[in-house]
Amino acid sequence: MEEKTCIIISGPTAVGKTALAIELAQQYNTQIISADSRQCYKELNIGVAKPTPQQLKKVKHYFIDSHSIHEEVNVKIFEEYALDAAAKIFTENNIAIVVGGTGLYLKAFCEGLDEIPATNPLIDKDIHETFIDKGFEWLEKELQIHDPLFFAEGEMQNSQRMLRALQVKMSTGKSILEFQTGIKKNRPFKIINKVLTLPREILYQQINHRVDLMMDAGLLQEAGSLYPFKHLNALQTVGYKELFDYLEGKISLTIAIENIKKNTRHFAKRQITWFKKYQHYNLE
RNA sequence: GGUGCGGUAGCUCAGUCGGUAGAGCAAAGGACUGAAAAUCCUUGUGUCGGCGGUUCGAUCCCGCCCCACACCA
Repeated sequence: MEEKTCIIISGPTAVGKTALAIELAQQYNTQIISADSRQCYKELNIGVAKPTPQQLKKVKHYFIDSHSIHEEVNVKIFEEYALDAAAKIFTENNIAIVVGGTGLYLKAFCEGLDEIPATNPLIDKDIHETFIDKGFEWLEKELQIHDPLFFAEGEMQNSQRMLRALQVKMSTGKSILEFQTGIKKNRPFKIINKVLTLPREILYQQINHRVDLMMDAGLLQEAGSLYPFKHLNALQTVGYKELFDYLEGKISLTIAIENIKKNTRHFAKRQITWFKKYQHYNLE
């Protein structure tokens, strides 16, 4: 029997991953697992550059429209979902295509995450609310008192990581750093990594153009209908949060569109940094 | 034409009681194990509009000129 292989296509947003993945999937007569933290939500369409219904018809996609913005989605959930999907694909194929721009999700899929016991949701909520109320200095002090290891070695300027650290400590009694071994898991399949790139200038042009197309396609209406859910994590998303600012009268529509372009460029840059350690394929 | 207020980093501006200047944004680089399209870190030399004058020394004071805006004619 031939070796099972995942072909992973990554790269910054708007580089052209979707089209290539579909082409490859058709060529190998197989299916696609999306590794995108936003395209999995069925309520989000235009702003997350989801494959079109026609594209989705051509090839079966996992982790597209698979969740609701009201559900919890995170790396762990993705890792389990994607491994399960890969196993399904491998019952009939030797090749599976994985495509996406969420670096952490791809890392979890390829190398796995350390086992960290689930935290108590009540404790999580309490910590989060106290942080909102009392602020950064409180969080710093809590970690100093309860998790001196993280206080000494963790990212003590990053409130998001600090919150997670405190939540783990208060739920499990151990520092999150004690769980993080960094040991890579072996997957029962081979991995081929393809990182797509374009010269910065061309990529930025494509981003700007795509935002204009999204607006033409009705992104403002989509954002408007999702406005009641703006507080959800799923809507902390470029393309929506800027339009929420417009809908609240904070900025003009012109500025909102400029901000979407700018924030998408920032996002792309972070992705480029993440994928720099992997091998690249220039699409030019 | 007159008066007023400006001309300082790609942009918006601060500042130097005279010793060649610094914030925010942009841009670039980076980190990143349950929020990751999130979150966080690092990076600031620019004829301080032009030409003269005063001064040991001018971006800062003085004069003239150019440009922008506002008001008056």
